[in-house]
Order: sequence, then structure tokens, then C-alpha cells
Amino acid sequence: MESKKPVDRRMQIIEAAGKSFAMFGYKATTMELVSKIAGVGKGTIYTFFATKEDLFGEIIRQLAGELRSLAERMIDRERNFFANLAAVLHELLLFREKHELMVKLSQEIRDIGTPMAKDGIAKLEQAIQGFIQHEVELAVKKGELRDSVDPALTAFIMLKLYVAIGVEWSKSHPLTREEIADYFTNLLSSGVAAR
Amino acid sequence: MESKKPVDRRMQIIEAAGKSFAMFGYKATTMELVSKIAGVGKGTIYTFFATKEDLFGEIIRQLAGELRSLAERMIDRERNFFANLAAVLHELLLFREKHELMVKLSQEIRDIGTPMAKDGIAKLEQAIQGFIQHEVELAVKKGELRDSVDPALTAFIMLKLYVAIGVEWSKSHPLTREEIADYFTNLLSSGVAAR
DNA sequence: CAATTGACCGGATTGTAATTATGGTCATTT
DNA sequence: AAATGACCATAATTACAATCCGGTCAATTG
Repeated sequence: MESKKPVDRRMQIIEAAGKSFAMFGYKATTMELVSKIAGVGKGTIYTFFATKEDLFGEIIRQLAGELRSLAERMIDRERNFFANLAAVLHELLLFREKHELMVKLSQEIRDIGTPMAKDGIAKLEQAIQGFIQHEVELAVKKGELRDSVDPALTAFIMLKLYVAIGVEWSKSHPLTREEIADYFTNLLSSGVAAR
Repeated sequence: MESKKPVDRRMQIIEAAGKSFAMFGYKATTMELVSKIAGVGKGTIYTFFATKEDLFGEIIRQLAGELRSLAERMIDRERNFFANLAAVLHELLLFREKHELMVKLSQEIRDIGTPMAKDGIAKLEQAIQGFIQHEVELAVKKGELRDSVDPALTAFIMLKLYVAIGVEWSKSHPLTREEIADYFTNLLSSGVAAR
């Protein structure tokens, strides 16, 4: 029971901050606004978070957690590595397009390049990459992937590749989810050289 | 003999513009400055180019030509497709880092996001991608690559992937040219699935 | 007395009006 | 006929006052 009043306050603040960052982005969220939404005095926020960046960091940390657990839920140990990978990456793309905070931060980066917003998105991508890296390591152990691969680089590549196909390429050449997954899986698993 | 005075003027202007765009970027290059460097009156530029964008377009077109011929020279028909591809992409990365105009435009995009600079770089990348696509088509015909690949998408992917490894990943994990080429070739030719 | 608050501070940001710089034109010159 | 640069309208920059906001802390509360 380490909870009671202080934890309640902390929660109120985190929830208020989450809403505000999602609605207005990093820059347009003021500490005063957060305090109003949370129904606490501005000074109270500083009892729990040293700076606005800290508060934002906590929100990002929670979102990264959500992201990881979402990815976790997409994994079906009955399926092979590539099927799981495509499913996870697809889900992450959807999340990116649907989750208000991610949408807002991406927009803010495009429009005004807020460094903290970049930082936040980078942390989220890092979380995803870390998750994939872990899966790659498992797949190597299980013998599904060659043990010559560098898990970190491979995870990095997989994420880049999926985003490149699923977002950038799809802009000019619409592809269905299946087409993306097929192309992606095929390229990664066996390459393009003639057999 | 369609050359004489007019062509000479045109050349003077193009050379001056090339220098100015490379030294000051798109935005900070003024038509007056170009005319001064070229040693002609400002109005004369408009005899040959309708707008500043046109003039810039011509400079980019020439650079794209240089880029293509550089790529062409890297191709050795004795070597296999992947060796040539890695050589070409490596050379293009060097070019990107060394050619003043490309460096300046990239910096301008980072710093102030000049749309015309973005446009110029995009055209250059398009030229590169087109070149690779052509090589992919040849390789498919020669039976070096599977004929199930989509040449345009494959060229797009190859460029993305090489830049991702050679620029982004190398920032945090320095790799030699050979390591990049090896990883890249290996991944593209045969994938990462256990054999 | 520990927790909470909001008035307050100084530096950053923004609105805006005046000034300057620049792309493009065209009457004049060569 | 080709070339030029003064000129124009608008875009970009500057200067600066007004406003905003992150963070502090003395006063207040329960």
C-alpha cells in the first residue's frame, strides 16, 4: 500500500498530461494547462516531476510500455518468425496512425520540428526496435534465422524496410497488407537472387 | 554550329549558377549574384531561363547526368549484379558527401527546409533509383535475379537499405565499406532465414 | 508540519509594423 | 537583335513591444 493521496495526485497529473500532449502536442501543452486539466495547482506538478521534459518522458515511457505489450500480444508461438514479424510490424504501423499522441507528435515534427517530439518518437521507435531485436535473438536460438546475423542491425533493417514499403512506397503504389507482408517476408527470408 | 555567342552566355550563366548554388544554397543564391558571377546583366539570365526555378532545374539536370555517368563507370559487366550494385551505391554515398552542391542542399533542407532544395535532392535520388531499376531489369533478364521481383520496388528498397545501413546505422556503429557491402549483398541475395 | 498553491520572475516567443532584399519586367542602350 | 540595370510589387527580414510560459517559493491549508 504505497498508494493513497500522493499516488492519486501523480496519476491525475499523468492522465492530464497524456490528454494534453495528445491533443495539443508537446509545445502547445503548458504546465498550467496540465494543472488545470488535472485539477491541481501548478506547483504540485513539480512535486512529482522536475521539469516538463520529465513529465513528457513519463508519458512516453508509458506509451512505450503499451507498445511493447501490444507487440507481445501479436506474437503467436505456433507461427514462424516471419509471420509474427509481419503481424507485429503491421500492428505498429496501425498504432502509429491511430494513436492520437503519436499522430500529434509526428505532425508536430513535420510542422515545426520540436526537438522533444523527435526525441519522444525516437524513444518509441527504439522500444520497437528493441522488441524486434529480442525476437530476432529468439529466432536465431530456435534455428529459424542464421546465427551469422547481427540481431541489432537486423532488427534495425527490418523496421526500416517495413516502414519504407508500408509507408513511403505505399504512398505512390498502394499495396494491401498482404502484399506488403508477402514482399517483406519473401525478401527477408530468401532474398532476390535467382535460386 | 549552333554555338557562338548565345551558347557562351548560357554556359557562363550555368557555371555561375552552379557555383553559387553550391556555395550559398538555393535560397541565398540571388539572380543578381548569379549575374555578377557570370559577368552578365541580370536580364540576360532571363533570355535563357524563365525563372530561378528553371535555372536551378538545369543545374540539377546536369548533376543528375554526372551522377548517372559516374554510376555507369562503376559497372563492370564481368562482375555479378550484387558486386556492381554495392560499388555503385558506395560511390553514390561518397558523391553525396563530397559534392558541394549536394552537401549544401542537404544542409539547407535540414536547417530551413527549402522546398526547392528538397525537390532538387528528390530529383537526384530519382535519377539514382532509375539507374538501379534499369540494372535490376537487366539482371532479371540475365537470370541473376528472380523474375518475380518488381524492379521499381526492388530498386527503391535497395537504395533505402543501403542508405539506412551506410548512413544511419553507421552513425552509431561504424562499419567499413566492405562490411556494409557484405551485409547488404548477403541480405539481399539470400535473406536471413536459416538455410 | 507536510502538502499544496498561484503570484511572480526572467527569459523565450510571438505579433506586427517598418524596412530591406529579391524575382522578374521592360524601356533604353549598345 | 542582344544585353542591360533601374524599377516594381511582393516576399523576407528586422526591430521591438506585448505576451506567454517554465520554474520558484513565500504564503496558505488542512
